[in-house]
Amino acid sequence: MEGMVRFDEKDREILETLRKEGRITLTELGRRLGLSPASVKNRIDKLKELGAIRGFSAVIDPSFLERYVKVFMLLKLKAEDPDVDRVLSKFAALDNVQAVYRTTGRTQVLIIAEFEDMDEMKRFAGRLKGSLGSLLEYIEWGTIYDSLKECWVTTGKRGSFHGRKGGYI
Amino acid sequence: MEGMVRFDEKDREILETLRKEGRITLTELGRRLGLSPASVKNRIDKLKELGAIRGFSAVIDPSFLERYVKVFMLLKLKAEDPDVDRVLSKFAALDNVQAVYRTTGRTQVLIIAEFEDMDEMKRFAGRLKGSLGSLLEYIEWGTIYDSLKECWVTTGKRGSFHGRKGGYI
DNA sequence: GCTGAAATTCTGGAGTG
DNA sequence: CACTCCAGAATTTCAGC
Repeated sequence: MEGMVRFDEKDREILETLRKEGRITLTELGRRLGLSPASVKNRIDKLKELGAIRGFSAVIDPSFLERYVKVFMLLKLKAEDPDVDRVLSKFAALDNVQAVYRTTGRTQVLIIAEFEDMDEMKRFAGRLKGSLGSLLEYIEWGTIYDSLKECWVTTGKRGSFHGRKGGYI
Repeated sequence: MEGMVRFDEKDREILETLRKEGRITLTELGRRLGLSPASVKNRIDKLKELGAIRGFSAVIDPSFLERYVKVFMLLKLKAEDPDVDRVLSKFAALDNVQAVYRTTGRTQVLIIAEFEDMDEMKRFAGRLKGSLGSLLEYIEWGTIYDSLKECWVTTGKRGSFHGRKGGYI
């Protein structure tokens, strides 16, 4: 064998597998790849160092955390500014925020977050507006009432969320 | 003790922790909760049965899988129909699809997916249009060029994606 | 939910190609 | 440099309470 000079098919398989089975054992992963558990561990450590693996997560039904409102928000900015990412990082750190993406297109930010109720969502949106100030033009949003797939995990129908319509804030 | 008849604060902490540290050991989790590893395991098994835990996933930088284009798509439907979920389930099963959400608001579907290049994205969108036929009005989309947080994992800046603007298809 | 013991997995170092 | 082997450590699992 020539070793893992760069990045080979086995590394790719490790990444693909860990996405779908985040808690698979090194032994089982090694069995599938034809590698020893120690080699798999070496590769995973390397993949973390390289930044290929950012972390591990469980896919949780939010209603068990008493968060009955899941929403996506699209932020339309008036202007780009270094402050935007600074503000977004602050909100990204919140426990009820699942994802914060910077995007191209009509809007510039996509946020996915969960809330106990509509009031909490409104307060969140209010703080977002307050923090971004004149940089924000509007927030388009909608509730997420079903997840066919989430974080690479195919999820059967889950308990439905409140069926309130989205709109503009 | 009466056991885990329903769902208590420790279960909630397990779910919250597993979201952020999907590969934490039962021992460490038990240490934080003041429970034995065996108890933690029992609870996690129960939480899986209940559907609170849907699965586990690693957060991967897609560029290591040679997917250099990450996008979100918002599908505006002309009408609701049982076929919609059937078609969406088919696309949700694809390896390059991260999430498929059913939503309220101006659009009815939110998809997040990764592609090797723009051509592959276009083909995907084309198949989506073909499969949904007259049920689909339009797809609004944009590229995701930075993830401040994803699947509950705060991710530093990653390699930037192609900076092509989004639009309507 | 706990305990204790057995089975499995993980980890780090030495040796090999 | 990556791999395997191997032994010790840690974790997981399963029984009984």
